[in-house]
Amino acid sequence: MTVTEPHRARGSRISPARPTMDDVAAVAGVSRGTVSRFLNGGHNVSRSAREAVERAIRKTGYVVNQHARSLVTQRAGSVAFILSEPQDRLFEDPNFNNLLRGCTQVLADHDITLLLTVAATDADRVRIGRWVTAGHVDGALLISNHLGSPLLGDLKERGLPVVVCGRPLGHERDVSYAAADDRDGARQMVEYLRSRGHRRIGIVTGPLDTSGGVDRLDGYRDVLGAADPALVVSGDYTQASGEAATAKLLDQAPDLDAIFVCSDLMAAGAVAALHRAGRRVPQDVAVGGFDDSKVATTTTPSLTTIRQPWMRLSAEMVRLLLARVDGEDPAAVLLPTELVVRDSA
Amino acid sequence: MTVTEPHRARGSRISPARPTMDDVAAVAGVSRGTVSRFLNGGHNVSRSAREAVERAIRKTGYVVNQHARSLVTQRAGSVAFILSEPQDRLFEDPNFNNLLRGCTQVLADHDITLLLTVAATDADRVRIGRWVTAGHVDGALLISNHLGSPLLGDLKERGLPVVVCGRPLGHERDVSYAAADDRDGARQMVEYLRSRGHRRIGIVTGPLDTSGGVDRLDGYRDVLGAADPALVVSGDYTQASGEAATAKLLDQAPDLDAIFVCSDLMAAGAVAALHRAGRRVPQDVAVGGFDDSKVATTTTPSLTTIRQPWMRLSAEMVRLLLARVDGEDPAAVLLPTELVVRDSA
DNA sequence: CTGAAAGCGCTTACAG
DNA sequence: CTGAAAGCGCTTACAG
Repeated sequence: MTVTEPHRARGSRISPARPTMDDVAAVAGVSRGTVSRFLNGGHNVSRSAREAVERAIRKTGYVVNQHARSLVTQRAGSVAFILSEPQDRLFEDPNFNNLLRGCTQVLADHDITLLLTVAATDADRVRIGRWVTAGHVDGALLISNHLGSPLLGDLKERGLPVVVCGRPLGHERDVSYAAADDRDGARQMVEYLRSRGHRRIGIVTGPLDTSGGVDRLDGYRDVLGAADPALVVSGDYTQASGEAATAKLLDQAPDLDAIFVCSDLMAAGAVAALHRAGRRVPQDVAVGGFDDSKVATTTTPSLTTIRQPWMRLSAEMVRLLLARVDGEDPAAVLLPTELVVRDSA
Repeated sequence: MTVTEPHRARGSRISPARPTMDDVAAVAGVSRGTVSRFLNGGHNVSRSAREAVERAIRKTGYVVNQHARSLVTQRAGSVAFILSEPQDRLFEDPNFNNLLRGCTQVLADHDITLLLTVAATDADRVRIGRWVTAGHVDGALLISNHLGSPLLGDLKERGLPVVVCGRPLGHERDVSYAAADDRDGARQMVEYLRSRGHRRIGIVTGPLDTSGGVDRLDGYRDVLGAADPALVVSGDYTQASGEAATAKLLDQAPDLDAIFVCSDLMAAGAVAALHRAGRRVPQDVAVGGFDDSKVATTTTPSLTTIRQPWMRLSAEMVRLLLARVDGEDPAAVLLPTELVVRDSA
């Protein structure tokens, strides 16, 4: 039961030769196959062998070499969470936090690690595309896909399982996605605003190269028809853009009595702009948000908004991704949204 | 020049068999070794061979299998950025954003991918410890290390190159770290407050199980001696804690005329608490922050603070980590800080 | 400059 | 239940 320890120059002087499965097998007095079977579920391993292996692992401090394992299983055991946005957005927008938390949690249940990558620049996107397709991950969760961004096409072309958060404009048929029912959520909000007696209802949309942007605008139009163009302004989901868009709206349509702002963060900016213009919320102008994120409760007044089911969205995204990894065809999941009434409308 | 395409069940029906280096070699009419040499710098590859390989790679869509490569090179080509904090902190605290941006950028220059992992719970820490030591990464940047947290010890024990951001309490001799000179920064701020005529100077410290917590308090005491204990309160770097700590300070020492708040985010909370208590900043109570993060300029009044050299810190952390990966001994880098005067003091 | 060969550390039929 | 062996896709001396 001698453990041979040949001197292996490992490219690093600092760590002593890392124990391999052969070392464990030698210490345990069994074959490498038995150690491997123990590690992979313990089927077909006798009680005595199991105990010997357990002891040997403890003694040697063995940790599996994931590269060797992945080389044969063709599985990495991790997936990428790709945020294709300027890095600041990650930190400013609480929605990403919600999604990240949900996905991490659901993946952990499958013992899969989530790797967060921020693709802020085009150079990033290239490097990440290469990295992701080099086998490092089994698939990718693509957050915040913009029409015309080449990343999705790249990943798809290279055969990497992908699921997009939100409807992937132009790829609805061949890419899996999970989305909240943005259009219906928008309808609910606008109908609610009308039911409260508002008649001049403006909208601050999201970016119109994303499904959240176009679908919520469509929902608004479902209720109000092709409204006065002066009532429609676009933002980019940041608080600053909500503030600027609202100022513009007040300028174009000073008589408006309500605004549907397509994200809570932008709605916080809208409230600030209204205050600055001397309009009371909700007495002079009612404000409806979208997301039901943390900022909806910290804003004064608290925001009436549309709840997105973040946890379910996360769970569905993960489920769809793992299905793709297992070879299933793409699928889409649409989740209902819900009106949450607070103080702003 | 026939390329054999055996049916390989790859655990995934969706992607066609991924081309290997052998496929490229066959298409190019050279040996696998030549393809590999081309990929790794192109030394000892003739012009004609190089061109044939380039063509073959384009034709086959070849991408290196990182697991196979790492198995032989014993290098992963990526490092982990481990945030050992509740996930919300990542999103609330702009300092992490600064560090993340800096490290990503510097690593990209070395063609190394940064993998962000959030170790929010103990279960996370275990899973990440295992993942990180399974060879997925060449080393780890440990952000925000708390005294007594087992993660650092675990990683060190398993021989993973690590560099800590800030002084790793209890591990100063055997772990690399890069830190701003917290103690001197605190001294500069407190001396500045005194030079402005303030005499009852309170402090809201960071967590006292971190170097930023204890070192800044030490700097404060360097200038003021063992001040009135009623003037010393601790926070946890969140804005909410800064607000609460300040309220407590006002309660314990209503006559104070200045507060050194050990992070800008907490300082923003302090300003809010002072406003609520009817104290004007800086006329009634001057407020000094720490970090010079984004919030220092968005707070009203803007914050007089101590600038941390985030970009240099990031660069030094990466340099130290790569040195460790190359087998060098641990080293520490201390970077100077600088007073930035704005409106709050 | 080039190819043949050994080996990185695993998993998994296969035969017993 | 167990071991011997093949093979995953690369890199890198080595010999030419």
